[in-house]
Amino acid sequence: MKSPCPQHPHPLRLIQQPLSDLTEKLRRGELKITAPRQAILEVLRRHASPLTIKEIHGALGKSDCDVATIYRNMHTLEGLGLVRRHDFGDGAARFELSSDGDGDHHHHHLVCNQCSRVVELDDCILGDFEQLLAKRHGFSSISHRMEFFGICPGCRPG
Amino acid sequence: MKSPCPQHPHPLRLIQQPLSDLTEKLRRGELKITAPRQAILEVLRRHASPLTIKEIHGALGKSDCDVATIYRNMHTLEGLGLVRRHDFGDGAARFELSSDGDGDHHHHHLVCNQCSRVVELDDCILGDFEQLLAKRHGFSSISHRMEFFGICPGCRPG
DNA sequence: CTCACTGCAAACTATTTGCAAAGGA
DNA sequence: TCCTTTGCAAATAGTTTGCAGTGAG
Repeated sequence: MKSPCPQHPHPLRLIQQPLSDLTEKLRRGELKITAPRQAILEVLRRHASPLTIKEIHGALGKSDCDVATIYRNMHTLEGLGLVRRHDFGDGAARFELSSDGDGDHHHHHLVCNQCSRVVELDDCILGDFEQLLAKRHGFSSISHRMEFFGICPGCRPG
Repeated sequence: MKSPCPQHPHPLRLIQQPLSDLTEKLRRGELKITAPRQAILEVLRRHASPLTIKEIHGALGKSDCDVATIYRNMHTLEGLGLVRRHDFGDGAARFELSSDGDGDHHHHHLVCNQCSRVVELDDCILGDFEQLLAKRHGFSSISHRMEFFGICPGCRPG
């Protein structure tokens, strides 16, 4: 329903692709180090939890860069594996720097429904379960999307 | 970021509430059985996997009911626990009839990235993990959102 | 000098909402 | 009759895109 753009396919699809296009471009030096790009990465580097486009834009000098540029760069950076996209279900995508160039060391979050505080959860326990699903249903290249929600200690009534 | 409407709060919040308002209204007979409402439920009853608003609207007589009405009813029905909302990450919410009035017997999906075929997964294995999170991070009322993606046997190359 | 990148504005999509009319109970 | 619900149209919000100008390599 989103992203009919051939250069920026649906996020779910992106994960599947071997990133061939973009990493190759990066290698060939066809990707440029621009001011907005550096600024965006700097903002992400300064924050522990995922940020929305709006938050990133706010954290920049407001004049430093247009939102459209941020959107385009998030697609690019996500494709390069430098950034991960998360969905907290409130309609705004959130982005976070990948810990490393580590290909598969993703993690999930525990979000407070009241104050939106975010706890970064270390590792993911779903690897084995994905294997099981693959075997049981004949699917390959299985990935998942998962986040947790609740009321944090600070917001708990009583 | 969404739903500032007091009567139709953010989906994530809805899950938390004891549904007090709506179930009470239902009990008091303050909710009415209307044609659009019945038609929508009938459509959902006929389908095994979650449908988008657009799909529901298409499955109706197109003239049977306005999209706005479907949106409003999905909020209401979700609040009543008759319908569950799912998010496949493509920007369109999907809705499915709850198996029963069973309060907590939710389930997840395995979606083909190619053909969008959906496999309904039986049960959820995250109960214990939520307990662990609650204990470890002091959160209460923990819930989660989770879906799986991959390439189904029919779409696998080779 | 070239081609990737950006800003700006317009377009799109999903979703929400105000209001007056319609219809269950 | 009364109050919920609906249709319609307009408003939001997040995101995408076309195009002409800018800038990195």
